[in-house]
Amino acid sequence: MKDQLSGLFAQAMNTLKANKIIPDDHQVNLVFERTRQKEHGDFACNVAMMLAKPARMNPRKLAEMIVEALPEDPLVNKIEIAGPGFINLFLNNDAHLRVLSAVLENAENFGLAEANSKQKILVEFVSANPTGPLHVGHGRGAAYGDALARVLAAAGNQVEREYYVNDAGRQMDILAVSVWIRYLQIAGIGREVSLPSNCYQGGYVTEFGSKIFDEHGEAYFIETEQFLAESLTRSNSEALKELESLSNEELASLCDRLNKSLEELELDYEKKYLEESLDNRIAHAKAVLGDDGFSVFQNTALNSILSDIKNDLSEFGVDYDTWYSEKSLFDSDKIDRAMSSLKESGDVYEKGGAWWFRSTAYGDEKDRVVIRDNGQPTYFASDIAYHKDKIDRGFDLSIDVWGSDHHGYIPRVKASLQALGLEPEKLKVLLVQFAVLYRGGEKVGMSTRSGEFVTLRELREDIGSDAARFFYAMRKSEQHMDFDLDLAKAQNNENPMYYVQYAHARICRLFEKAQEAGIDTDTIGNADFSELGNDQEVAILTLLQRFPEVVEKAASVFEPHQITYFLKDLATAYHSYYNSNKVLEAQESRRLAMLALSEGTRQVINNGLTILGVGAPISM
RNA sequence: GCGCCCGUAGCUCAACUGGAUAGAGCAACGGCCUUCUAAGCCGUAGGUUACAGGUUCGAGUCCUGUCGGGCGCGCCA
Repeated sequence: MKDQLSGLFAQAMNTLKANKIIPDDHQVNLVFERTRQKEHGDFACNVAMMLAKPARMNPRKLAEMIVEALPEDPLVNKIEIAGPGFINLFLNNDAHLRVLSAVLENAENFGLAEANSKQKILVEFVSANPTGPLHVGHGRGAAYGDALARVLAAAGNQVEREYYVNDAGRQMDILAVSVWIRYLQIAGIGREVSLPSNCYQGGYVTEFGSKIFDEHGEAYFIETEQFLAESLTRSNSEALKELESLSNEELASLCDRLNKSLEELELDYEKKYLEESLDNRIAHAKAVLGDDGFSVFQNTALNSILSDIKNDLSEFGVDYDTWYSEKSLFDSDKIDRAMSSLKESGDVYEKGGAWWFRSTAYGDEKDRVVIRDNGQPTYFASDIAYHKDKIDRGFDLSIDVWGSDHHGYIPRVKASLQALGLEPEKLKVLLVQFAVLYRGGEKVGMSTRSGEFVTLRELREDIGSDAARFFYAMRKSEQHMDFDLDLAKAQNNENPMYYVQYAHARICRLFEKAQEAGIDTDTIGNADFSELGNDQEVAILTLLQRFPEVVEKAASVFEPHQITYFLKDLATAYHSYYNSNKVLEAQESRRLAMLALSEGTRQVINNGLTILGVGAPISM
């Protein structure tokens, strides 16, 4: 519809250009807006106001000339100039009606652009470390990422979903050590050895330890004394000693330079000490267990957690095309190659025993370490290789969905693409705020390490996948969000998903009733749509017509929540219609048309819910 | 301290990326079921869009500053 109007206005523009009313070379951006109020017609165009300046003319006067130059069109009933210079277009009833046959003909494809007609897009989302079960924060990323992928596909893009598995690096080592310590506790050292606070605390870690003990017995057991002696050789941290050796003046200047208070500084060093002793434990565990033994602990945990995550997401309706292993980046030398290439170009240099990426050359705040002085590549090094690989795989656009706490990471990743001669615009990072959970009116804490968190699985079991997905998809991703678990759990009308689903179920039931009454509902496609025309019917028809526009818009700005708001509007319009129009009591010809309108509504609700990954029940 | 995000009705959130009189839901109040599902509908009330400037025909939206909240600023991921 907008295209058609656009065509009319384009002709008018040409006429005005020919008459030298507006400059020949002036780019005209035609925008048609759905009006908010009926008095303003169906569409409004602001082109007269946009062109007032270049044409050096009063916008209302210019609007008159544009209207004058518009060719006739049978679908346009009336044109008015209003306000500061809006051109308001009133469509005739036929223009409203024709959408209905389009919905009925295209059915589940209505609103969807031609498949794979646009860009090839990779959407990477969730990508949580496989060090524990997914929690509700990941749930929002999952619901958003998948709805985004679906809406992008609906808008005609070829979309692939990917999960980046961080199966390499220090976090995996910490996981293995955590399991080993639990195993030692089970095997007999007992309470004498405690799990350090920076290890993984969740109950699942104990289960893995117990599982390994069941399968391997005491094969990986060592005595308490040996464990304590060897893993805590550095009882006093070098870092703390270093701090203590400084004079007061030096301390003060250090605080000043780092912009931190003395207390913060001490906290930093204490943390550093904890991390150092954890590194010692990792090294110790590897030495005691050997590579094979260590990997028993690591792989037992990794495989189990990963399959749990896959299963969890699948039950949530999220299925990936690719599970991309970070480890594979090492095995295929992609990291080495990316690093050498950056070394050659001078974007990676050595300083203080470590290798640094010169991200400041591309607008980042500071240079970043890619290879630590102990020879270990950082997570960032993998990420450089990973993002390069994504673009190398031929995607026009690569979307990363990240928790917003990682936003500071964006400049360096973009910088790395630039340094590698790739277009940084091909990477789009979308941020998702963590939802703040409330239960019983109180915030629910969330920390993976401490083990106090609500898992995605618990959430799904509480409120169901549909409600969780709809609820998450209802918020703009970057918006802070309060997730009231009690409210979401309560299956009442406060949950907008029920409202939308109910409209769908209502229509299904209406058709059942119609069939029970002997009405031939298969012929609705042949109904005389001109029977429709009251305000509520026009309102619904207008919404149906808007659906493809909403899909396109939502996809272009990466905002699937627009679909949820559209569905609420459509459900409202239908519920209202349903309450004041008795479909089955209408006379035959009108009844058939009303059924056609109802089916059109049902179809669009179904299509919209499908984009959100939410079911459309036929009864409730 | 610096950087990014955010601030809209009592609460939770929209507002077609600069359009006309800022909209929904909940909560409050008043109506509607012998009639296709009341998980619904209709009505009332609720606002200086945090604040102050600026840009222009026009600002919740853009620019500057202030205040308030979140996050980030590691040879962590």
